[in-house]
Amino acid sequence: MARKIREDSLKTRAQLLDAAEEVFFHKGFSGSTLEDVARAASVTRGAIYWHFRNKTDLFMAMVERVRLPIEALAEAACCEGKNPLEQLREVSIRILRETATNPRRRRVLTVIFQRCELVGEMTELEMRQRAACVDCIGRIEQSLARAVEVGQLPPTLPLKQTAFVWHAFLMGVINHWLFSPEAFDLAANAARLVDQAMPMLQGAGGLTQQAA
Amino acid sequence: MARKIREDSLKTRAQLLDAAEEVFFHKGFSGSTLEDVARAASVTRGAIYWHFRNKTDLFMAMVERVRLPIEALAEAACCEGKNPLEQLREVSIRILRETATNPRRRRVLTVIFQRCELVGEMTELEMRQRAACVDCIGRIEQSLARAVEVGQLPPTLPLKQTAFVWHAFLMGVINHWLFSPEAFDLAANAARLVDQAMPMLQGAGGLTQQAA
DNA sequence: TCAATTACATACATCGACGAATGTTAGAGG
DNA sequence: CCTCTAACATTCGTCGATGTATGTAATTGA
Repeated sequence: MARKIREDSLKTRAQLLDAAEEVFFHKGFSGSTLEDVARAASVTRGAIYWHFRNKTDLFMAMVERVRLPIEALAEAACCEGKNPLEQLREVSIRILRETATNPRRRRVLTVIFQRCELVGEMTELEMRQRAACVDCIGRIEQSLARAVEVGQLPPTLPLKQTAFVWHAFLMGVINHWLFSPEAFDLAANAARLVDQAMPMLQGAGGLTQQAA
Repeated sequence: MARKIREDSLKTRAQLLDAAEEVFFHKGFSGSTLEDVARAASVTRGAIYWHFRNKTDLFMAMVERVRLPIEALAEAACCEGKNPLEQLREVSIRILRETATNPRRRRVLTVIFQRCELVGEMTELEMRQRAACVDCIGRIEQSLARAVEVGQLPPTLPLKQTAFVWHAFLMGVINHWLFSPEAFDLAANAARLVDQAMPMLQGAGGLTQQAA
């Protein structure tokens, strides 16, 4: 085929990224061939090597299109407000809903968590993920600290540990849903799940003392 | 080399599984070659094809050696007792500690969660994982039901949802630790983490009402 | 003791993926 | 109108991995 104008070029690039999502989702990263991606995008491998350096570069570009939920959470939760606890709750719910309803985010997260191997060329992805985790937990911790200041949470609360636990809970829910999406309706139950987990934020209560 | 007696044969098989753990852990499943595994076990590929049908069969045999923590939890938590809540707590702590201290379990879980792609030939693993999840959540639900009977938990507790949330929390912690093992000492903090999460089991409390 | 089998090692055939090199066409610029 | 270059398509060489086929020495059972 012949040359396209710049506008069409960007369209081709987007098609390639869409195709990469689709193909990687169904066959996994290392199970997919660039030929598969090219066919899915109705072009040839030549087009891929024009827009991206190699398979890994294509993958990273695909990941870049969707922000990880933890990064979104980190950004949203840091803005100041009167009710930091309710804010943390709402952001958490929004993260879960976004994961459930945004098909692009869902596909990419599935690829990241279940359809690629975090070794070798993927070390870059692993490092980005790790940094995002640290950042996210840090933001949660800030929200908790502000909640303590306002008096919504007890001053005895172990901030770091609580932030970690909350993050683990959210990622656990997301991971499980990505693993069995048909098992339950995450979008509909997001609020209930988060509300059920909220008591965690009060710190270890009398329940554990009672048990002995 | 020549033939070994049956005893040595089993030893060779075990060496191959050990080598598979090591190699898959470092290079990922599809990133590893059977030649790598054979070399790590000080044999040749011929030995692998004698003991296992192919690469996937070797992988499955490797996974079979370690029970998934969710399966262990499921089995341990189902035995009757006077204090079901404390029992759930202790089993949860034990699961986390086991994951942190048993190097074999840790390696294999890392491979399962981060070093293999759940597609194609791995569908068998995916189905086993899914079944294990369902089973585990079911056992947790049973423990919670008994705790309600004994009066340790309110009768209004949504059993299924609570079991799901608890499972998500545990898997979230395990996943995060496998992802950043050097970030914190899971074995030392297992009890604290579980205790912090215990209030979740009381159901959605007044905290969420307070926020509006 | 001797054949049959075990437990591997070695050799081979096949196949597919990557990346690079080259070919091709249509717009942009002068 | 002509050239140059962007945006691909096509072709090719290479290499590595899988699976199979064959070789072989020790062991076991009769």
